[in-house]
Amino acid sequence: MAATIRDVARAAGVSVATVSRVFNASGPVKDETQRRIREVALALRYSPNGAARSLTTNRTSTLGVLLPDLYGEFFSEVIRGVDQMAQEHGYHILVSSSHNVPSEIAAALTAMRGRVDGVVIMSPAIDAATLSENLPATLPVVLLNCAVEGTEFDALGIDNFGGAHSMVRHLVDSGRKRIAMICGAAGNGDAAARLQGYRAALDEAGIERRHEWEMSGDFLERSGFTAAERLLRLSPRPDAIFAANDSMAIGAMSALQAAGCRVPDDVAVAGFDDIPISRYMSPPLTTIRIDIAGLGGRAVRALVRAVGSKNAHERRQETLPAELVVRESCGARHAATAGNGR
Amino acid sequence: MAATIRDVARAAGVSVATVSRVFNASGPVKDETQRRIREVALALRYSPNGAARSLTTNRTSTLGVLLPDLYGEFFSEVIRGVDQMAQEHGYHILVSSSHNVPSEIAAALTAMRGRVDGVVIMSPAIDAATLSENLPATLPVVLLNCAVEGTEFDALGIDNFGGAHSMVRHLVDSGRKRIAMICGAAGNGDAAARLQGYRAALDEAGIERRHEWEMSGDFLERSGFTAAERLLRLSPRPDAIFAANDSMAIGAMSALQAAGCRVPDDVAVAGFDDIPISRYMSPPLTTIRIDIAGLGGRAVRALVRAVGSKNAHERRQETLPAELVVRESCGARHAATAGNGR
DNA sequence: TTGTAGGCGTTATCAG
DNA sequence: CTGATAACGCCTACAA
Repeated sequence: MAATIRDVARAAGVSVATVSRVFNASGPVKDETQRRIREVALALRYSPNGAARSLTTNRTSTLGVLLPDLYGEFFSEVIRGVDQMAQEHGYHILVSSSHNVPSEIAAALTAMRGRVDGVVIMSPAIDAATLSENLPATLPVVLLNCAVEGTEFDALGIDNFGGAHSMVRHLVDSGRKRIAMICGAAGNGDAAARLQGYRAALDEAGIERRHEWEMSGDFLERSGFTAAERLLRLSPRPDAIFAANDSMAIGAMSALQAAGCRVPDDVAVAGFDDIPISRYMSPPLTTIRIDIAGLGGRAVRALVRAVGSKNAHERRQETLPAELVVRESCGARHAATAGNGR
Repeated sequence: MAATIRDVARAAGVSVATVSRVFNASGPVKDETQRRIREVALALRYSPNGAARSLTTNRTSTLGVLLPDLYGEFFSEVIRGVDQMAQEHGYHILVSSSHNVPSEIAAALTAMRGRVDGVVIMSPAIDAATLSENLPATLPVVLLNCAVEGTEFDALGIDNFGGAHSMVRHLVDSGRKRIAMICGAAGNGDAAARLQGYRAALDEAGIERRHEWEMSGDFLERSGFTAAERLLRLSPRPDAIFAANDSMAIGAMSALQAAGCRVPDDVAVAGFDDIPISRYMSPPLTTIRIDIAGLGGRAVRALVRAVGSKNAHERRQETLPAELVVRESCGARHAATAGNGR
């Protein structure tokens, strides 16, 4: 089959040790010898076997990424940020998705043993106990948006409560009185925190809250669409809809427009995440910006640190800011038009 | 460090062979013994080391995916399709992006040696020669949307020419006379084929072609935005804009609306790809549907086949259909409203 | 049903 | 500067 280091050594008339030195710059090799080895290697199409290499070095140069899903721009951005930062640090990434239940995560985790130097885990539905039980001992981990408490792990999160709170406050300040919310997936920590922020802001403003204005959703466009359809039939009808993410907000806008309802004149719409497409909607979507790719990047940076310190570092928990981005969909004065830089 | 098979064997009072049998169901083991081994393994948090395993079995259960970029919904969908199909076949995926020049691809390819059982390569800028020169001998490969001719490799592509052709024909049939195009990235095979389709359709219809109506672009929203701004200043002004992908079409629509230009009344807009967001635009975007996730899935299926047959199979080239999807952005009669199933 | 031992392709340690 | 050679963790005949 494919050439091994021994084949190269033999063909070049040297020992495997010398070949290894050439490929790793791990020791002095005479120029002439080096040249000959490289030549032979090229001719034989030799390249070192990663598995064998990581067996001896105990390093894989690979980071695992566990995601609940791969659908939509949110995850796409996370991966982009992860990949970019990983590349900067000389790592590859092993992606694994569809992990919504603890058992699947555990399985994926054990499957990654020996294939990755560390893992970024993003899972709405997992607790610290299950996690540390199923973690292949000593595998560095960084949690992303996991509703895990305690300081056992490095963890990065988003200021969901604060973001939702400031959005609702903005809607109130714009004169909206009947503010509905389309919630995120049940059991999802982000979703729960955003809902809390919504409620808190309304209570603080002394604005009426109605149970039927809290629609369920699942973070997908479709659910935003159907939720908005239902909200339109309510009486009194909401004059603002705050969706727990942009995808659902987009679905909602689509439903409103299909029903001949003007946005923002009749109903304001707001989202959360600021996915790239949001600025291109018509009207452009008011939302909460979180630096999604940056989130992925920071996770990798933390992971690289953990890997480097052999896990003997103090754990760090960080919450990333969520910033209000006012565009036209909520009726505020025309802001900068779409097409501006990211 | 982490427990090895030997630790488990010792603790359970058996040989490593027996432990191995339990974890691979590769031989008979007495129930009682099996139970004990599993118990010990759990207590020790043991799970087999992937690197060591693939060293002996010569299998990694991992497929590599080489992409030029990770930005936007197109790649997100490709990865989703790849991941899903890979999972169905029991494979993990190793993602590597930012490969626009041959040398980078070669580097990524050699880095994957011993870490993957096969690779899906999607790269606009690579030819068969460079490829086979740099391929670690005997590594199964499937090409995705590569402008590579010949039958040396398994390859999947999209009917770019046909798709563009039918779109332009549709615009012509709808009464448009001055049809502009925003092109895709220079040097990209898909982009070139779509441009050819555009030109051919116009020529066939006997409609005027103007050099200044062929704007350059790079597949990103922003370039669609700026291209549209320029087109608006032309005289005579185009009454239709066909963008080489949806992202640019969306950017273009945004520019038109910002300029107070009505879509589709004043200018029709059409895209290519049918990314998920297209149906939610306002107006919903007329485009060419290609099953992006399906494309990724088929690539994996082909790759799995190649891996299974140890590369001793006949190479297959396949072109996936590109189907016209009429929505409102081109002025055709109101089609089904957004929110319908994918 | 279980154990022994060789080997997978590299790297790393010691001698020369 | 270069060469032997022992790990690395696991699988897999082959024996028992």
